[in-house]
Amino acid sequence: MFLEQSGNRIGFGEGFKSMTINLKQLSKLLKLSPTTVSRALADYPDVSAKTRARVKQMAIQQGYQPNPVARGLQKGKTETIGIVITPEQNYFSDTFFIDLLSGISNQITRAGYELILGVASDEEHEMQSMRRMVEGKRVDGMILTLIREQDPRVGYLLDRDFPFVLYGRTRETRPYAFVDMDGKQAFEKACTYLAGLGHRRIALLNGEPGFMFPVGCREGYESGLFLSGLELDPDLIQEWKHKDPSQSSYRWTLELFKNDNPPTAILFQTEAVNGIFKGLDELNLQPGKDVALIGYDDLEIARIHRPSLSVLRPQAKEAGQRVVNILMEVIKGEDPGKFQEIHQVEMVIRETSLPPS
Amino acid sequence: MFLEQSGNRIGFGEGFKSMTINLKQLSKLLKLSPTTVSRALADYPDVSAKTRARVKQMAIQQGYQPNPVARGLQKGKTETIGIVITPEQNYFSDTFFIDLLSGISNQITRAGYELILGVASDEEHEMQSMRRMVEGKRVDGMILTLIREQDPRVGYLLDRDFPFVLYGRTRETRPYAFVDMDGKQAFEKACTYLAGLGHRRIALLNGEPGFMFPVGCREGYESGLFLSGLELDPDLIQEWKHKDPSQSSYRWTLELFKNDNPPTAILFQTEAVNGIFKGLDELNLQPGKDVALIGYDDLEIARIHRPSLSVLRPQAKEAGQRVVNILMEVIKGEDPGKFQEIHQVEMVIRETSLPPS
DNA sequence: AACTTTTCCCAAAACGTTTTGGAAAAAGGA
DNA sequence: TCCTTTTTCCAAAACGTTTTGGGAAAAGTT
Repeated sequence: MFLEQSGNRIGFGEGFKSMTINLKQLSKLLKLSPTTVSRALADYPDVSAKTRARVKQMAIQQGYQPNPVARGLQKGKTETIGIVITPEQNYFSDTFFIDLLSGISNQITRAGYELILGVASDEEHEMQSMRRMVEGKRVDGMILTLIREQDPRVGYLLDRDFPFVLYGRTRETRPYAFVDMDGKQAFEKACTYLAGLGHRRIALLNGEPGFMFPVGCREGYESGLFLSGLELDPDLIQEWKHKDPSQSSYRWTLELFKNDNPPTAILFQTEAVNGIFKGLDELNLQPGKDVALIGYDDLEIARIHRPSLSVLRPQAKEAGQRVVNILMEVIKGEDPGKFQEIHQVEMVIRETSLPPS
Repeated sequence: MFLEQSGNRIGFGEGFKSMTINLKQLSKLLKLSPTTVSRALADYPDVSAKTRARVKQMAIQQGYQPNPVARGLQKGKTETIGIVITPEQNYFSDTFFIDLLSGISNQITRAGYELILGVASDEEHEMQSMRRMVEGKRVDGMILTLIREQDPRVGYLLDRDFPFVLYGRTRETRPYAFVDMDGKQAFEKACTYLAGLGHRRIALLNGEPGFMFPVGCREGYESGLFLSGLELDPDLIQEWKHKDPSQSSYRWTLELFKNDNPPTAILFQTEAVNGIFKGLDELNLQPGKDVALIGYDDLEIARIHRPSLSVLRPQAKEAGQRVVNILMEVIKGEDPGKFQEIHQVEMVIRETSLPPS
């Protein structure tokens, strides 16, 4: 510990400590001023090609890397962006989220930025963690996920004109940047597909109310029913809880088939699939055969299960990359309102989407 | 954008921008020097109780927060620690890992630090991402997970005397700090438990070779067999692949029961359970009834499945907290060799660990 | 030769803190 | 009263960059 970086130690304890060189030492080595070295490395035109080359070569040779803290202080930027996740709200442990995070991280690295991660246990800590990052000036921008219909985070960031991008949408009149999946179109597509196969009773197990995503899912579901000339039956709609997707979906599945006129197909978010499988199993109903199933999100279980699960597959990695690219623009000062993207979701037909028997 | 923080704007665009106050402005308000204000806030004894109180009150009233970048520059610390995850290496999407991350994040927040997250796609990017953080001086310490038997990251960090803590262990003679789960003890316990029930043919589906964790699991398994007077049969041992736990475990399960003398129990990491279930199902064997099962890690599927899965349950959250606490000590300059913790793993008996039929 | 322009470099200031090394004022001791 | 000690404060330096605002030398123009 106590890595002494006084700079006078060069060639002294050779190889003893990590010995990173700084700008002043580098410039001394080159017999140039720090100014010139700095500007050479930043490709300013006012340093001759010859010295620029010399500087760059020496910088590489010496393994010089500008100290991001010092640069950050001067530039008023941290080259860091923040994200807060809420694992208790499930959905997050999914491969879907990992893909999103991968896309985000890759792109951030490419931009030379770093990603600060906050892990919050609930809504309150979510806000708290975000405020810490923003007010502590630790990040240049924020990425928000798992958006609620009324999301105080959005208002907070808009109020202080802090750069951010949503993965998802919220109810807010002021313009802001977002990348969202077209859940409406996806569920509409799935619904009309099932109706096209001859299903007349299609149930929807939707995400937890309060969040924005289920709103679109429901719209798509209703629109799909309408387009197919089917009637909406409130008894066929239910929400599961984020804290416990399997348990709540399990109970509902049992409930569902007590209906005089039970469904022949179910639409849902794949996270809830274990509970549905369990419920159907208990009722001696075979997934895919007795009940058609289409889940949103292509989790591993969907591929591995026999019969394999038909799914709606959002391209999470690409979305993550877009989120970062947009955030970079917003940080640069672009108008956030210009960046509002809704991504299409593809449907993957596997074995659980047959016509009714 | 372009948050002007010149400080002359106080009371000008009132409420227009985020308007965070800095030390100089605060000291002007108090008619004190920045030195005194800084020292008052840091509870130095050379500032009188009266002014200290006055300073603190004003700081709160004005919402003053020291700029961590500037402080970092001065102190030579970033108050940030780094972690790199590798989602392709599965295991990571598990609730287990989320728990670990929660524990880490909570504790880091409590210490007033931030967590920088790198997402790497493979071993090489893992190293690269870590070097970026370390050589870029963005972090004060590193947390390493998913440790390999020969792990170049450990040598790298030891060589430059950079503070780090492993979640896991590796083969390295120099002393270093780690928190590890006692996989050996866990598998030994599970193995002797099954043997105690009367099982004589116990199979082991182990993690991918090259990583350190499976080594302990195997040792525990072998030791458990030995303690129970059972013989080791190499045909009953196999490894699954991180990239595709379900597929490889599925294939192995089918293979396993082609044996003349098939096992009556299987030990494995819970991540691989889907493949095992699928294989058993195909063979018309009932989990728990025809074959006893004990998995390592208490994932959701273990609780939700019928029959519910007996498991070994590591306390990931607690481990995460310990990792951070230890890292803080190491950063302070404590000898890393002092911190080598091996945590016990509890066994949760559910429905898949009955005597052989 | 005397100007003007262009090329190339640098000293100093700034970013917002903390630390260092006093110094003035107050209190205590003779 | 004079000296010593303690209390309380602060100016200046430092952390490692980038930016500002030139300035000297070289090249071009008349």
